[in-house]
Amino acid sequence: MPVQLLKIIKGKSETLLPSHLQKEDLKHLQEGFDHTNKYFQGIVILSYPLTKLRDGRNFFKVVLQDLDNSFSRINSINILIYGKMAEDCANVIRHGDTIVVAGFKLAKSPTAREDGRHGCHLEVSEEAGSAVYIYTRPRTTAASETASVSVAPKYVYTPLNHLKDGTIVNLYGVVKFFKPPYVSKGTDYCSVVTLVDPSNVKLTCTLFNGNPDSLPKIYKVGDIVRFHRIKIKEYNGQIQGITSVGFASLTFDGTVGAPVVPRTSSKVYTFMDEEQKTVEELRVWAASSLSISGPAAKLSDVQPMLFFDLTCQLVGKAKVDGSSFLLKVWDGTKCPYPTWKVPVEARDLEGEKVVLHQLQNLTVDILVYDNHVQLAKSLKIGSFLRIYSIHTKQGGAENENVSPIEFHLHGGTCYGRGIGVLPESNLDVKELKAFLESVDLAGSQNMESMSSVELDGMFKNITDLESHLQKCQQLSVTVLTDHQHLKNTELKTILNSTAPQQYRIRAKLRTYKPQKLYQSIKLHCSKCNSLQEVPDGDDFDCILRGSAVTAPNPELQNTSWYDSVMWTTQDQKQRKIAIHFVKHDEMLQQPEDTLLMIEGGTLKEVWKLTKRFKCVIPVRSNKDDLELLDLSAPFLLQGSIKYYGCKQCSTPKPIKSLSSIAAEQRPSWEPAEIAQVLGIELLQYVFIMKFTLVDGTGALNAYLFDYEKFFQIPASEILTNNFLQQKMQMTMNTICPPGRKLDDLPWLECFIKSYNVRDAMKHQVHYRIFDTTVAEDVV
DNA sequence: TTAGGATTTG
Repeated sequence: MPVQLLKIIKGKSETLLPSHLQKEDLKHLQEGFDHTNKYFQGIVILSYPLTKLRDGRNFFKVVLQDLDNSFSRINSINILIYGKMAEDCANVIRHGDTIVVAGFKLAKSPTAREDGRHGCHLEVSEEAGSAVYIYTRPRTTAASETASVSVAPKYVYTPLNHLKDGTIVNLYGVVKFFKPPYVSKGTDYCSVVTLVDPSNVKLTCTLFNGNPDSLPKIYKVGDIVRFHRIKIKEYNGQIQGITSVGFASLTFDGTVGAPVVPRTSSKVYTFMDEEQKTVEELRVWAASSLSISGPAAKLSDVQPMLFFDLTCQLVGKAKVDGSSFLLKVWDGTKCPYPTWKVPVEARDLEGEKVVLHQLQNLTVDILVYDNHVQLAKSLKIGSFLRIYSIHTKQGGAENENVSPIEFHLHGGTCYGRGIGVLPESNLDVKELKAFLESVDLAGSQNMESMSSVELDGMFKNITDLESHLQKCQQLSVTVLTDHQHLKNTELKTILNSTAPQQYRIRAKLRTYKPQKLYQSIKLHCSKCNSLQEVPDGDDFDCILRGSAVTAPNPELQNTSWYDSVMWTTQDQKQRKIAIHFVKHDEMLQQPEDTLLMIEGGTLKEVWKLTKRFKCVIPVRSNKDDLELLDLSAPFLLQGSIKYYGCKQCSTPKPIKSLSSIAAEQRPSWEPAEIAQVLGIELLQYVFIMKFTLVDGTGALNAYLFDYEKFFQIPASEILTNNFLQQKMQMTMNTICPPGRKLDDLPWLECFIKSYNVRDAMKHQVHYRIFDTTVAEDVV
């Protein structure tokens, strides 16, 4: 991208330069210095008309002033631009623009004596691998009236419901469907893109280009595109878009709050505040109006007979036959089924032998067919791919469960079937890379990376289960975390003793309540010691709907400690939504570190935001400040966990109290800390169960009151995590196997304490399990 | 020119 036109916001460039470039001071621009990986930055104080040299090449000259040295005698330098780059620059560079020049050649300036500028000049051209970054300010009407500044082309964008047959237009849209660039039957690559916009009109565009890189860089449904010079025509009674001469596109991530950085192969493009605003508006519209959850999956999630999109890294490739080609890929997770291996000649297999061997249990073979072969052949080992609409098929005999799963990328482009190469700057790739680096190849059998099918498989074999239980019976399925010096006490003795006391026991778990394990999760207030049920999603939805009736107060937007965006839904309700992004050091943080507050959002919208941002706090406006909703709703959402406050013990403080955390050096946004500054008494998730224990001398009911220790599962996470739910169910099946006689039950070693419970009518002794945990080989 | 969304059947 040799010439880039960038925007300036409040005097600062939003787009960072490549990180390997370092700024070079004017006085260091001397012959004999190494200027590789250096850039010079200056402001345009003079430019000359574009001319042609004798050899036919274009030539453009500008003078840059170094503001850092503006008080020096020599503070300006000539920049000579050659070839295509001269033309590109002449078209967009304006007086007053700030320019960065990299990859330049330095030479003595023959005119230094006359013009009084720097003794050297800088020469740049595309051939020399130079890059020019132009930081331009929005050309305002007022500025255009002054003679020295000319106006950049002003583009008009047509909403999708105003498109007319036979016109060439500029437009914006949210990607509803796309086919990544594929080889057409003609001479070009083709990409099909269906867009929607707030007018709710759909437009399908068919785009051609000989260079796939010149087609829109769309990676997922929900991305936002800007098309320039697209031709509108009618086909089969429907309006459609098609590339016309000069077609150009920009693509943006569609996530609300993500940096607005265009993806394009255009050498020159305009992109300023107005465009940024349009993208941001489309993002929030799409977030509230479109359902854009794709069929993405990890290898650990695959099932036979489905179509899915896979984000992965290419480890190996090989030719198979004329119409099919093999890709070996991994995503760091393990497929729960045996996967097929496509037989190929060792000499045909491309890829690092050591890596292929090391990852052999984590890679899967994907066979791609027909039109995808050409693209597959060109892929580089190690590159990151998104393969769209892979088909999984269970091979072999139908009644044999163990027959391996096959992965096919069939011919054709139905449903967007195809292969896309993702750049390393892509957020999903960054996430995947970090995950791949964390994969423990030696012990890839850890529980985290294990799929549920594997877990089931662990006990699939009855003999295994028997021997596992036998082992558990002899030893103990639970262990003590303290007080090992205590001796065992029989249950009969405990039942005949007064409370309070502590005992070590050895007993069997005859039964437990609740049998439906999800009912064991409650919320506990450690201040008033009350327990309550975990509210269900409907309650929250109701409260959100209620609060959406009050529109966000415009006075409470964009304060010193948060930035706000507000929009109105396009449906009949015309609901107003505001999102306030809390800043740190006056800057927005990365989405994964960001706390945001939302007004007027629905349950679905709030839920979507939690997938992307660190913390979400639902709020509403009052006269003077934002405030929390009713405490029956979670006051904070982090990931999939909803945090609640105790209604009795909380005294909510104004939301601006949060700004004290935002001002910390590294805000960690811990729920406990957030709760504290907001005056909320945080309710904690606990497991509450009643265990009926027997030991041959008697039976007693002991309560389990456990945040995390007993099951080694955080109670806060279990309601939203299938894996943990299965793990807990398996633990219970092991310590209390269903349908067994007393003799066949395993032993538990536990500590219990007795305590008195009195009310006006009666006095009882209760027992509670403590300092006990499920044995490691049970969980 | 090509494809014009709407799963292969290897």
